[in-house]
Amino acid sequence: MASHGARGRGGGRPTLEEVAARAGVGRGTVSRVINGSPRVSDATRAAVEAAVAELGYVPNTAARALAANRTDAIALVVPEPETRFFAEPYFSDMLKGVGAELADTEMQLLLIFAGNDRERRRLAQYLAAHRVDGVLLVSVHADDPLPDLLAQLEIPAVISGPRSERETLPSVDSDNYGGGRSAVEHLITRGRAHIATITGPLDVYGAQRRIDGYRDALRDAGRAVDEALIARGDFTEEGGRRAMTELLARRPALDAVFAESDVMAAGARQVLREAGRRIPDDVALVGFDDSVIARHMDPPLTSVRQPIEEMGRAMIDLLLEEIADRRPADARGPERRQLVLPTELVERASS
Amino acid sequence: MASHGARGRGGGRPTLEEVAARAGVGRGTVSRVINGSPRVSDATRAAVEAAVAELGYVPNTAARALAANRTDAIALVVPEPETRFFAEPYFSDMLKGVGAELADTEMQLLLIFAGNDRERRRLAQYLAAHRVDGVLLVSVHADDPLPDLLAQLEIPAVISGPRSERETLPSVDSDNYGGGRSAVEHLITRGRAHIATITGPLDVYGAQRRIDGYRDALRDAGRAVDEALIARGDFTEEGGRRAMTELLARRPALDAVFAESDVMAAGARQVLREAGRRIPDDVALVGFDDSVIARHMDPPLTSVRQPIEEMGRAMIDLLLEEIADRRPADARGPERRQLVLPTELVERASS
DNA sequence: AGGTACTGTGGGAGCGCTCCCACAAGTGAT
DNA sequence: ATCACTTGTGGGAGCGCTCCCACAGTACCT
Repeated sequence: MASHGARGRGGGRPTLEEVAARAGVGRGTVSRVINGSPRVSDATRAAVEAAVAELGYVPNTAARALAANRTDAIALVVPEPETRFFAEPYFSDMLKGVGAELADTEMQLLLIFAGNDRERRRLAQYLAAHRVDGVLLVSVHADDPLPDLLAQLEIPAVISGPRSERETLPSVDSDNYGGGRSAVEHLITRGRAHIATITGPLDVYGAQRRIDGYRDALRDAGRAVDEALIARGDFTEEGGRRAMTELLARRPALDAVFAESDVMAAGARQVLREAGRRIPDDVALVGFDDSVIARHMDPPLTSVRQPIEEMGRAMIDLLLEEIADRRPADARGPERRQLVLPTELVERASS
Repeated sequence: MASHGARGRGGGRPTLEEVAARAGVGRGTVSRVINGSPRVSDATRAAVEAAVAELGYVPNTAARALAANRTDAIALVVPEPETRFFAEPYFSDMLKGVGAELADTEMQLLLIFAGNDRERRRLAQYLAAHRVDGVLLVSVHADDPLPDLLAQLEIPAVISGPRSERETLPSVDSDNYGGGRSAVEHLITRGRAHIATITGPLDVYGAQRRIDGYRDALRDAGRAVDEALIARGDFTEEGGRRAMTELLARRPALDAVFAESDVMAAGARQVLREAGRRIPDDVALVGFDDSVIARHMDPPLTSVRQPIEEMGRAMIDLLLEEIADRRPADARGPERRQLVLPTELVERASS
């Protein structure tokens, strides 16, 4: 019995057209009101708004997306397995900032993991279908092909932690170099003689910068850098344990460790304790991130605070600008939008 | 110079129409191939697939959503603040199962938090716009209006943990009653005389069932239930601490505690330790969930394992069925789809 | 009075799909 | 040879929006 095009929408949601009829105006006018265009008289706007309220009208996102060629959604892409996402407070803090900044927006946030090949292929497909207006990229390694894919598809993107000193994508980062410096300077001030460090993965630019800060702080204090005091980690607790074990084997006399993430510091602490070293009496320990872990550790961990939540907010701001700027592509300047937020050493009992 | 309707799609993505032209077939045929309809000859299918590959065609989701009145997306709704989401392994395990089951599907998973009023209003709007084909609801309290909203909007939904014994929505749950029983029976077998319990929030049905299991196990062993040995918690670590403190004050002689979640067990352990009680020598401790926390606790925690990941998978299965079943609504039977998965006690050093 | 602007509005065309009807061609029973 | 299916295919209509052109009305200059 159903007329041809009605296709089972039993009753169904009201459409723009119906709102227009109800308000006694044209379709275009309703569209203008819905989208907050200023070119509508107050009386008309009021009438339309009344009709919208009476009918309980909610715009059809699919239709809008099709007609306007946008999705009103952005993706937070995490190129890591979900496990790390949950294990590291970094991500949840970032998500908190992002969510907060997005709260008074119409934008929808999608969380996408791309930890293995399968997921990455899926993501590529997803991006090729332009299912999001923009992408937030966190924790990117130097050789990651994702940023280039994004550029090629002309999808606006903001990266947290540039891939190198000449990142082309807009980015938001914390002052990793300064943070590394301040951690080491602090340990020097405390009278520590043999300061080791546990690094992040070397193909992460931010991790490199922390090491640079470590080296420069030592040099500027007139000390030689002992390469045997530098052990590579990977931002995981297990990595912290491994690195700490190495360090103890190579330089049993060390009296301070700068772990370049709190999670690794937790791993290191465990190994130190098992080796019978007291913290901070025998070995001073400093972390990076100032996450919940730092506050709950025993003893509480001195750590370099990054304003992660703020970084999340800033990334959204940049991305929304970037999306809004998608005007006739040639009109856009090549201004590099790179933000660096300051870090701050939070001193606690571990050093 | 751009022709009227081209609207800035510079070059743009290929459309169905273009694929059809390239393959020398009609639009309908391409659509059939894309959607895996069997009513296409092998030769035609091959030709279309070749054209798709050559052109790098990717279907436009918005157009599909508009025409077919579906979104190919489902939402995992977490009616809790993000903090709890990250703090509790329950959610990450659930997400893992859900993600895995969804991996070979075209369905997109959205993660939506609805921890405060603002977010809930946003969610309501979101659902009213029918932006997802179905909803997964976890951790629902008895008085939550969300399930009813979903029913009213006729959006397929599956709930993890029914709201009561006569839940109307399809649900997947673990055997909370049996789990509670086995924990207490275990403690009895171990010769414990004064077994306390720290409960979850009382408006969560599953939490109630665990308490029922606790009571029945004691009764069946011929013991009286001492209400002073039951302290209310809320599934958080802090709640576990508070409850344990109460219990010690009320019944200093207790020699066993069944905490109805691992996180609360962690809180309880802390208080017990501060009170100088050794685990398991003075007080045996059993948790619920068998999460990572249980394995990493000192001493390792005996815990009731719930197959959370499996529950996630099962929920997806149910939901996809539910979505597929959206045929002429009257053709659907009222078969209640309620799944209960078994729990299993994992014994470790804490008891 | 005529021109030029701007403001507010209506509605046609089009976004890229899916759905379904129509129809050609083949198959097998009668 | 006829009828009744079945299989495969093409393409019209329509999903509910946005965009933009056209145009009426008003305001302010010459």
